[in-house]
Amino acid sequence: MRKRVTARDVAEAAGVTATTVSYVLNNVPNQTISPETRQRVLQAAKALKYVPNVAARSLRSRQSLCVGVVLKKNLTHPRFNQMLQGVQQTLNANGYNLMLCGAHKKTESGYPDYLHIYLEQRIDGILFLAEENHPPDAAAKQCILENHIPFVAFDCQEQAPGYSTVDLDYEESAFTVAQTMLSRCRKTLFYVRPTLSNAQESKREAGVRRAAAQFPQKQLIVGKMPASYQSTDEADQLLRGFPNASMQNPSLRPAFFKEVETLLLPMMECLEPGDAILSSWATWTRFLRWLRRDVPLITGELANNGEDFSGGDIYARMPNFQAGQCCAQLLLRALAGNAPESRVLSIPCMERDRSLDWLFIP
Amino acid sequence: MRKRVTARDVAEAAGVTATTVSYVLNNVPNQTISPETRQRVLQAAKALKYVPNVAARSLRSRQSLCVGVVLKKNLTHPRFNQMLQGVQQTLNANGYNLMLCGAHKKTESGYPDYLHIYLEQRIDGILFLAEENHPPDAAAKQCILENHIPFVAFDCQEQAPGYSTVDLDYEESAFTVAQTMLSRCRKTLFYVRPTLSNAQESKREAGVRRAAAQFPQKQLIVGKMPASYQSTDEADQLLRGFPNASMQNPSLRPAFFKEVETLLLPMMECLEPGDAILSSWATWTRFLRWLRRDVPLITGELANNGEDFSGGDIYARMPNFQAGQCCAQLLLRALAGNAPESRVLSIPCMERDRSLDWLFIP
DNA sequence: CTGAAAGCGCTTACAG
DNA sequence: CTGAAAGCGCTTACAG
Repeated sequence: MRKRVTARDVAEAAGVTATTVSYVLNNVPNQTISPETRQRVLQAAKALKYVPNVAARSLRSRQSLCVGVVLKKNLTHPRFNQMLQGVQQTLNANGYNLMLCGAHKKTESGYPDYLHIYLEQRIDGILFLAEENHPPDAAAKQCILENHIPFVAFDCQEQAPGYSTVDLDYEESAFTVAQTMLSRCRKTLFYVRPTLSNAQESKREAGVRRAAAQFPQKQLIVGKMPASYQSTDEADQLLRGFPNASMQNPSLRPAFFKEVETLLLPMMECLEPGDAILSSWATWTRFLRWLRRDVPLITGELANNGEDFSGGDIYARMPNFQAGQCCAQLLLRALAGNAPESRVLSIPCMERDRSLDWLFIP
Repeated sequence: MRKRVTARDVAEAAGVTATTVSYVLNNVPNQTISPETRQRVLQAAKALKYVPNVAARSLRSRQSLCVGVVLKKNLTHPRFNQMLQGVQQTLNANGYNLMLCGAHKKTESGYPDYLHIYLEQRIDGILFLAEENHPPDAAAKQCILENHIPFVAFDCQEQAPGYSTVDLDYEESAFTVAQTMLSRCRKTLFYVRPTLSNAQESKREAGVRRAAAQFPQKQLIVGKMPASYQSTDEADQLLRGFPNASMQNPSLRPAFFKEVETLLLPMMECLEPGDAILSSWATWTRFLRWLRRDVPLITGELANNGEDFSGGDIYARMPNFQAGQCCAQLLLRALAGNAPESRVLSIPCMERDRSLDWLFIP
């Protein structure tokens, strides 16, 4: 193994001291270095293939040029890997590295591991992309504020939490999608939401109802997916088809679908050709459409992650990639010492690309 | 901002010295600490919420407890996010953190950034999950060997590269899938591979041909996808439906599909009911089946990532998650000082789960 | 314009 | 059983 090259070695080779090497390589402002010295240092560094030791640098400078990303959910979920892609791109372009963190409790320090890693001084800031509106808990929040940790919380729907936030405009996008569907459907819009009650689902329902209020001559029916169907990775992956081998559980399926059918089919009996089905989650579309395969219906989705082409006729496309970029930008601003900011991103309403419908063979 | 708690503070609180704190907290072997002292230190550390500074620790101990994962391709590709999931799980379970690296050239040191990050001492080892059989280049390889970098290369199909490797058994799985299809089909198996010529595609074709040799009474036809269709994220995502907003390019499609049709349809004219189509990539199945939608055909795929339920009748399921785990394990072994190892993973042959076929509405 | 010195917060022989 | 001391490789006031 080659001996590590240090700033000292570069200094010797250039006939200067380590101080000067540091000044040159870091372009320290307000330091006047003669052009010749600068050249000698740069050449020596190149010749020796000098790479500064980041541990020493962090120790002294108190920054690691690395940020942590907290993901509770599985990376195989398109929502998260699309976001991560946007985050990664933005951070790298700004000289930051990216570390993956879980959100598990650490026993040692009592803090969740993303805070532990921060307190260790391994990362300079935190991007919190958790799941379904769960902000950091009270203890974690206190730690963030006390230590002025650069922190961005995504999709947590909080008021003035003391750190930056990025949220999505669920109400408005639900309104737009529902409005479009109502304007096109015969008479009835059947909306299916999870029983699960959180801020985002409440806002969606509010948006749908606001749209329905504009069409007094039409009818809105709201159904709920049974609880066993929601919010678990397992269930989600069942329809999504993204199972790791270990997650496949075919034996669950029949009971599962039967339950949904028993619950929802009776509510769908009134649907006639030209009516519409709108579901909170894109993964439900196929199943719902299948339940009333006897009539042609318009379909819509409030949360489409671009999984495939067979989606609803109208859908709100989650701006995952852009949300990742936005989160990263706010974190960069926080790292630069700016005050917390909040952003709300809109979720664009799209129409299915019918030019590819032929791919779904009869 | 709270003042940072150091080992010194803990030492004072416990009435010992920082040395002892280090011994206790790290459970240093061959150090005899009296139980009472140990207790006092642990209590003080807990009371003060002491978290050791990882920069100082790395600087001294020369390890960061962090490894880098190199991904060239997009994280939104199921193959990579499934692998990453397996990697992450295994590494975290063993106390390592995970850093995402690109494979870009750095100008400063001249090394690709994953090596730069290693040389900075930011990571202790590297997991190289690149794309399509591209091993690290000669300069990088030399750097890896010279510095004895713990390194695992995935899917690079190299002989004795001097670091650990994990590869997939493309030949065998292609053989198995083709064999199954040949035994079931009427007379002709139409196999479509990329024109792209690399080790993995050669092995696949070899496997298919080996199977065909076992069925002298049947016929194998080999077609090639036009080059514009292959190996680019863009093209792949076109059919996959995983576009970032910026990647959608509907205007490309018509020309694209037309080209494929012109090239392949003539070769498929001989197919009759009961014959079979086998494609190297799962994303092609729909399109190929559509080209001969007039006859019922058996379909098969040599690389299915579990994208959806509408896949081929028979397919080789890429063991991405397990491959990620395997890579992580080999890296852990290398980090522990073991000699490089090589593994070849098999790609299991599966049948489509027909119990979900009803989801694809006529 | 450049260098000597201190120090970031740990760990690790070594001494007793 | 525990501590004094050195040192990992940088950066940063400060001095000249």
